[in-house]
Amino acid sequence: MKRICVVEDEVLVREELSSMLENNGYNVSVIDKFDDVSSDILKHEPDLVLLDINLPNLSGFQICRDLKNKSSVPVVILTSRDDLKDELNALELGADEFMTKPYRKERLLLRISNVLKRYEGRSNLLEGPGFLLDRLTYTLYIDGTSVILPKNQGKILEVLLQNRGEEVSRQEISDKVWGTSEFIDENALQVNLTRLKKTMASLNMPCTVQAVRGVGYKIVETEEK
Amino acid sequence: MKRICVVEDEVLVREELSSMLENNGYNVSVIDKFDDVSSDILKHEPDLVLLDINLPNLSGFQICRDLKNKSSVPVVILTSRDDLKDELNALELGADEFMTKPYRKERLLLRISNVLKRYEGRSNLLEGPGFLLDRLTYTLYIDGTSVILPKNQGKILEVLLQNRGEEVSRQEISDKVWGTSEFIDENALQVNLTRLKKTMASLNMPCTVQAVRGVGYKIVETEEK
DNA sequence: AGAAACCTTACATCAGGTGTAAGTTCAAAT
DNA sequence: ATTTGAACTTACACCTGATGTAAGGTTTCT
Repeated sequence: MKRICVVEDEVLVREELSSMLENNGYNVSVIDKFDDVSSDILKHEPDLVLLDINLPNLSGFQICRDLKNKSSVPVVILTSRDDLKDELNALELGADEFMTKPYRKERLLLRISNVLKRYEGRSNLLEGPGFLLDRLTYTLYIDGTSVILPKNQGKILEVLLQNRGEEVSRQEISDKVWGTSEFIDENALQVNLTRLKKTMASLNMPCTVQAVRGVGYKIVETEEK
Repeated sequence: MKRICVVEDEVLVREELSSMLENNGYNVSVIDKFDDVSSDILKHEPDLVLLDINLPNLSGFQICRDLKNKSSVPVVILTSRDDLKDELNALELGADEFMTKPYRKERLLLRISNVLKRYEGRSNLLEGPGFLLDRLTYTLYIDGTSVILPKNQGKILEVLLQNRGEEVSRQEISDKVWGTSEFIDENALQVNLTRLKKTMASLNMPCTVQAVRGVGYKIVETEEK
């Protein structure tokens, strides 16, 4: 059963939404404290977030941005203002749907089920600069094609992506690839890194793995025409 | 550059749409004969179809259904009536967006670019009953996880999916897997079919490969709780 | 019962991913 | 400029998993 997290400060509307969703076969969790919203939401591990824009402390837009940065959960935005600017804003932030209140029950339900359908099987896709990586199979999607990375190269790319832009130490990579218990051959890692770089280059990916002397490695975007 | 196919019978609106899209970096092709619309559309190999619902001969709904049956091209529906029924109908048919006229330029453009983004890298996904198959890597998406099929099993599943529901002869499968020129060992095919069935069963897929005595094989859905 | 279509299992082979080894290049610091 | 350790490269041997082969078993129709 799919879990939907409802983020709405008006208690009445919240309960109406909850019961409607529950009646239609969803598992609902609600947010009623509004300080660290985006983390709270993710703790529930929802399959979809139904988000009101007009909230007390934080702006709904900010929450949406946070959610999309920290995860790839789909977000449906609900608002009482019918404002084009809001809508453009929301969709640019990566929101998946935008609906104005008063909402028609059927319309909302259909859009929710549509968004969920759209995300089917996409839950394990990690987003990188200009490509997607399936965390389970290490299938790499780029430029309308797809390739399967060898397991080790996939794992390295995965750990680098999870720290997008940040340096990752050899140790961390090693742990990811072979597990923390195994003996680590510095060189084995080196060889696999070289292989990953070669693969990425041959795919014309818009980023590379860059060594940071004495520290580790990081992903950097390579801009080119 | 992405190609958009505009399907709209009113010449004025059509030209307005076309020039707007072209000004925003799309390659536009228009439909102006309305007899065998869905085939005509697909001949242009569009990345997206912008479809008016109120057309002379055929209903826009029917076209949408045809398009979705024959391909996986995204469809954005445009209509002058703001009718909930229409919208529900359209979305159930698999339309990707639904917009009412008069449309706001920015809103339409944003939705189009959103839909295109959403389809990025998905162009090679074949849809089966309850799962998706990547035609290039034979990565299989089911139940929120993914698995890589061995090449031969993938190819067999692919050719079966392309003829969803229909029987496919051994010969056709063989051609797909080994190419028409190769010598065909009946048994090799048999073994690979068995392997595919085993794989599918172990994944709890909601369908199986069924032999049709003297003819070939087909995919059938297995209904179960 | 018998034959033809279809299926199963086990095994040998082969390709591609992997770690190892041995060496080369690079870049910062003296 | 020389040195030194970090970062990289290449070649090779090994191992895993996908594949084809072979031999035999089951089903289904007459």
